[in-house]
Amino acid sequence: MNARFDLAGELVKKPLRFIPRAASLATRTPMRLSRYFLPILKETPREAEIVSHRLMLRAGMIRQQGAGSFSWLPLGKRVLDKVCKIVREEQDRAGALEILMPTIQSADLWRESGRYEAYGKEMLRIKDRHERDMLYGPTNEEMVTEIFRSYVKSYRDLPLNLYHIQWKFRDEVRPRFGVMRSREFLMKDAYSFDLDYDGAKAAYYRMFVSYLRTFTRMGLTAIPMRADTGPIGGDLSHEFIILAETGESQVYCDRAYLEMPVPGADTDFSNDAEIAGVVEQWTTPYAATDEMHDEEAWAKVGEGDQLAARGIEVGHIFHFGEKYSKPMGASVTGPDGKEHFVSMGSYGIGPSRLIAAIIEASHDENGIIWPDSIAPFDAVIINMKTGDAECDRVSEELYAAYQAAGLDVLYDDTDQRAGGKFATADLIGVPQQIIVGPRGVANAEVEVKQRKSGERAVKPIAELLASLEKAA
RNA sequence: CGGAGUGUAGCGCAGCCUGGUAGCGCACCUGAUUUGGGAUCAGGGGGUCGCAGGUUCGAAUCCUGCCACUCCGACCA
Repeated sequence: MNARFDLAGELVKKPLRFIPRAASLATRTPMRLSRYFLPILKETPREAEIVSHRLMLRAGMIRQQGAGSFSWLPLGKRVLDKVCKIVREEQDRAGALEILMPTIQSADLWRESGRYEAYGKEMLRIKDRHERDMLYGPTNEEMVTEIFRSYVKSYRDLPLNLYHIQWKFRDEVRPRFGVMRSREFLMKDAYSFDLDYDGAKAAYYRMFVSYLRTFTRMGLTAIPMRADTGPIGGDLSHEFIILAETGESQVYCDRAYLEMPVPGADTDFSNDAEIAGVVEQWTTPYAATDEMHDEEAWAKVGEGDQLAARGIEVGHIFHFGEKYSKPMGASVTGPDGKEHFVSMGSYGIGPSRLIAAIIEASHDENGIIWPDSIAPFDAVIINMKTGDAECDRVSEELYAAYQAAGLDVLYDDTDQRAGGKFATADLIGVPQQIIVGPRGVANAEVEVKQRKSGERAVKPIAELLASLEKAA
């Protein structure tokens, strides 16, 4: 009866544009600690108040350069890269295409959407040498809409989702908590373009599921919670929250989320019904942040299932329809031959903030405990007695074997004392510690310690080498 | 932007009240002894005391102004 349904029917048949995913051969860079730049701090710098900030400074991951601005040192950069890699893989899997937009934008673009005036002091405004008004992008809706409208003219080219991972700047009144709330921060933002609301909703759902997968792969349980849609209205806005004692906000949810299955790598993102089913499942039990909390609905959750906790927002997805496409003239010709302003949404994940959030959720008194997938190194070989011929030989042999197995390995070949090496390994949170000492080596054994559980196991060297060979 | 606080060596701090030419621990360099959970001894290097004025014979210290950073609140990914 109305054109929209017909259009939606058309859209369902359109295949998503997936890029073929090459076997992801990560660049493995093994490292000898003696050649590395790992400025460990024994003492906690005074300015660091929360645990993730303290540990990131102590582990030599970051260097504060000013209020809310940080340099990423080698160890931190490795983690950042691993986080971004997972984000990319899951964005690509869900049909989004990576681009890269500039950090500096022209004010004129923002005048088109009306946001140049509307955006507050958080936007860093600058002038170039020609006295033109410029700004350091706090986000990229205008720019991506400009790209879209310049090229895309037909509904046949939809759906389209473009994302980039770029540094952003928001001149926060009060930056705090290290990279959790900095002024300059890395952000993955994706922008979807669809012919109509139904298409946009399907795009939103794909990102929703993509986010579930992304966070799960990082060892996190992220709970999607309804977020305020402000003047846009509707129910298509979710914040993805991970639970951590030191979380910034109070959240309420059903315990069911903790055990809810996350869709696997075989998820068919071109199957709208399948994707919608996942979203349905993940939005049914109660979950709300403080702002959206509804006591009445909360009371209906079984007492034993109520989970009130602290949470940290690590992702946010939002449907905003024609908010930018209309003022900026981003339209396509529909199957009906008429012009339609595209329906859009945006989807953000802050990798730099995410790293702090992960540490908040995963650490102990000795340091960071990295989830395997984003650990800067998979294993650290601790040579207890460098200079001892046998310890050196075994360590080198294992170092080579880990590399051959395609793992990221750090070799502590420094002449530090044992205690210092253990403390460093625990602090930087590498999942597996391979301890090579004279006692064990004499018996052709090494010790393998799991950072997370603290569990230690004596292992014959031959056995360890064999298992690595198998993995290779 | 309101409230509170801190700026002294790379890091953590003392000294300031009561002005007299800067000190402790860690880290760093040299040597020796050590070596399975952040070693010990001896020697050594490193600081225009946040910046600018002022008071004084003399200022890290007293006075004024500014800057930076942190915490709480409001705000936000």
